[in-house]
Amino acid sequence: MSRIRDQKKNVILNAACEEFANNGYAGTKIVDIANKIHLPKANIYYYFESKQVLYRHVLDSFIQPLLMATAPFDQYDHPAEALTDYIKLKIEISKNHPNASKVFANEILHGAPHFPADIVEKLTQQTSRATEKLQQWIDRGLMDDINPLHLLFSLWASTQTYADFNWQIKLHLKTERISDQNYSDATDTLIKVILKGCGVAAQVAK
Amino acid sequence: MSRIRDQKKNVILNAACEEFANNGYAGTKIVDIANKIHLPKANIYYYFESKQVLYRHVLDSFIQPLLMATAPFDQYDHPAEALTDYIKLKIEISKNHPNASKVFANEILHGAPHFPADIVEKLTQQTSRATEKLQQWIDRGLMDDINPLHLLFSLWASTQTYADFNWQIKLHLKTERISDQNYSDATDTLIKVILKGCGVAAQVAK
DNA sequence: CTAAAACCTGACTTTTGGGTCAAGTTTTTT
DNA sequence: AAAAAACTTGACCCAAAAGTCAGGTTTTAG
Repeated sequence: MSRIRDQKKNVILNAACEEFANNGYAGTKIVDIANKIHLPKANIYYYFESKQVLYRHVLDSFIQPLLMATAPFDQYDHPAEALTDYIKLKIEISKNHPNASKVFANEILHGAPHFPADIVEKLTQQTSRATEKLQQWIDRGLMDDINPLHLLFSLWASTQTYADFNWQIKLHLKTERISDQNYSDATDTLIKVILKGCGVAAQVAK
Repeated sequence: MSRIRDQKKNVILNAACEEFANNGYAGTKIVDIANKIHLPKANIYYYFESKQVLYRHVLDSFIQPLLMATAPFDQYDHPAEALTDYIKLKIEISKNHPNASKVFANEILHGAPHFPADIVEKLTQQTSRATEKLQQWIDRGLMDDINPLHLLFSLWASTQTYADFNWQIKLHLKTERISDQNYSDATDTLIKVILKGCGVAAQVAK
C-alpha cells in the first residue's frame, strides 16, 4: 500500500506545522512550506486539496497528545501525585511539540476560528472532569480551598508558555535553545510553588 | 490645532488594535479596519502611510502600560506586598488592554518579527531588575528559594492568559464575558497560591 | 512486459489585498 | 470672501499568493 503517500504526507505535515507555528495561518505561504522541503508547490496540492485542509490536518495531529495530558487526574487519587505528574506531562508536551502547541495557541488567541465543534466538546468535558476531581480533593481536605478552574488556567498558561512564548523565554534565559536543564528547572520550580501553594507539599515523596 | 486629526487617528488605532488582536498582522485587512469604523480604505492611508506603520503605532501604544507593570518590584521591599501588587496590576492590564495584550502575544508567539530593538532592551533590563530583587529577598530569607526567572515566567503566563486566551477562559467559565467577579477570583486565586507557594503567605495583611 | 495507477511539476489562471491618485469637499487662515 | 490647507474617497493599479492543469515520469499489479 501507499507507504510513500503516508510518508510524504507526514513530511509535508511537519513542515506545515513549523511554518504555521512561526507565521500563523494567514502569514504562511504554501510556497514556503514547499521550499522548506525542496518540493514544488504543486506537489503539496497533490497531497492536500487546499491550505485550509492542510491546516486542519496540522490541528488534528496535536489533539491526541493534548487529550492525553489530563490522564494524571484520572490515574491518581491524590493531589500531590496528580499535580506533579500533570505539570511534568504538560512541560514535556511543550518540549516535544512546541510547533503544534504554537498553532493551537494561535488558534485560541484568535477565537478558535478553525476549531471543530467536537474537539471543543472533548476539551470542555476533560476540564470538567479535572475540576471535579480537584474539588473532591478540596472537600476531602487533601488540599487547600483553591478555585479549581483558575488553578487549571494557571497551570496551562505556566506550562504552555515554554512552547508558545519560547522567544521570550530564550531572550530572558539568554540562550539560543531552551536546554533540558532549563525544562527541568521550569518543572521543578512549578511543582515546588504549586504544591506548596495548594497546601499539599509535605505529603508524598516520589 | 488638529484636534480632529488626533481624534480620528485614535479611532483608527483602536479599530486596528482590535483587528490585529483578533486576526494577527498578516490576517488583518486594512479594508476590515476601515469597514469597522465606516470609513473608506483610502482614508486610513491618509492618516497612516502603510499597514506596517499602523501596526507599529498599535504596538507602541501598549509599551507604556507594559513597562509600568514592574513598578511593585521597585516600590516595595518585601515579597508579599510586591508580589500581591504585581499580580493585581498584571491582571488589571489583562482586563483593561486585552487587545493590545493579544497583539503583543501574537508578536512574541511568532518570534517578535516587528519588535524594535530598544523595546527588547528595555524589557530585558526590567526583567533583570525584577529577578535581582527576588534573589535579594531569597538571600535575606524573606521567601523560599524559588528560581526567580521561572517564577516570573509563570506569573506572566498566568496573568496574561486572561487576555490572550480569553476565548478558552470564557469557554470553561461558561460565560460570554469575563466578569469583574471572574477577574477578582483569578487575582485572589493566584495571590493565594503564589504567596503560599513562595513561603511568604503568613506575613503582612493589607 | 505492459497497462493502469500513482505520482510529479512547470506554466498558467484567478483572487486577494496593499497601496495610489486625481478630483473632489470641507475647514482654516488671512 | 477668497485662497490655502486639510481632509475625503471612488476608481484604479499591481504584486503576491492561492489554486489548476496538461502532459510528463515512475511505480505497481497482473
